[in-house]
Amino acid sequence: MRDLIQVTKSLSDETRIRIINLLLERDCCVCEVMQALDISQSRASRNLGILQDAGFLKAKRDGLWMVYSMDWQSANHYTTSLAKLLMDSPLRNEILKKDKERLKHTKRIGPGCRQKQMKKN
Amino acid sequence: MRDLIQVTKSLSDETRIRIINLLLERDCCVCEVMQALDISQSRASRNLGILQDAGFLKAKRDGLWMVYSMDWQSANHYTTSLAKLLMDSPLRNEILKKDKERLKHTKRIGPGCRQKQMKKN
DNA sequence: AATTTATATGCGGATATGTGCATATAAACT
DNA sequence: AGTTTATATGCACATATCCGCATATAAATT
Repeated sequence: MRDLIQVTKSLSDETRIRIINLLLERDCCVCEVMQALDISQSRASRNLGILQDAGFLKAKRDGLWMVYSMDWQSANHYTTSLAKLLMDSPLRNEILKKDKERLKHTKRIGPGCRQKQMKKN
Repeated sequence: MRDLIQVTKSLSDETRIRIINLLLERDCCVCEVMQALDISQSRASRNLGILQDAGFLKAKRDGLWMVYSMDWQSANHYTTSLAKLLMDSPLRNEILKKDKERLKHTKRIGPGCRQKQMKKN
């Protein structure tokens, strides 16, 4: 039951739903998530960590970058069921669509690019 | 997305998982939930309400009692998918098993019976 | 080894959540 | 109409969650 609650808790946050939405599209490093969702570095990193702990994501280092991807072999079997459910659902949400659009134009250039234009998030 | 988050939030609490577990077995009034889970009246009522708002449950008055049951025709299509997922999952949890066991011996006798033996919950 | 770059994390503060207690509401019964 | 019974809800409080800021860590580069 602990596992199940961790999974549902991890999905009960808009930022994390948006992150899953991205990673269902393709693997991302932290700075790409920052750019696509237009959020701070710590916010991206923390929420990626929460999704990883719950079993949704796995991380792999690639030089300076940490690349996160869906973990379809997760030890937690709830995550795969739920991820498939999300994947099949027609999540026709404006925010999610825009996130995916911005994802197309992100580059692995680190968090620096956004620091300057940061105001309030 | 709002709907989805409301659904996952409503499932991210142990008491509410336990309530769904009961109602997958059979319909219950508030006092039966109190007895089966050994929780206070306000706690039972409030969490039933949260699950109803999310679309998992429907309520029907029967005299003095409010009878809650799974809502398989919910407007929120996430709830039915998730409820089925929970139903199929082998939730071999001790707490959930004991809850179902106690459910067999509950009666619609109102919350009064428990008030006396209440200590800390 | 010092610097740069990308990511992780401790901390504090604002907001959200879960609960018990007391009370309100609503239906049934006298 | 008043009483009893089952459930809903306002309030206060404790705890949890989320975030930004600053800083720590770790790999690459000079």
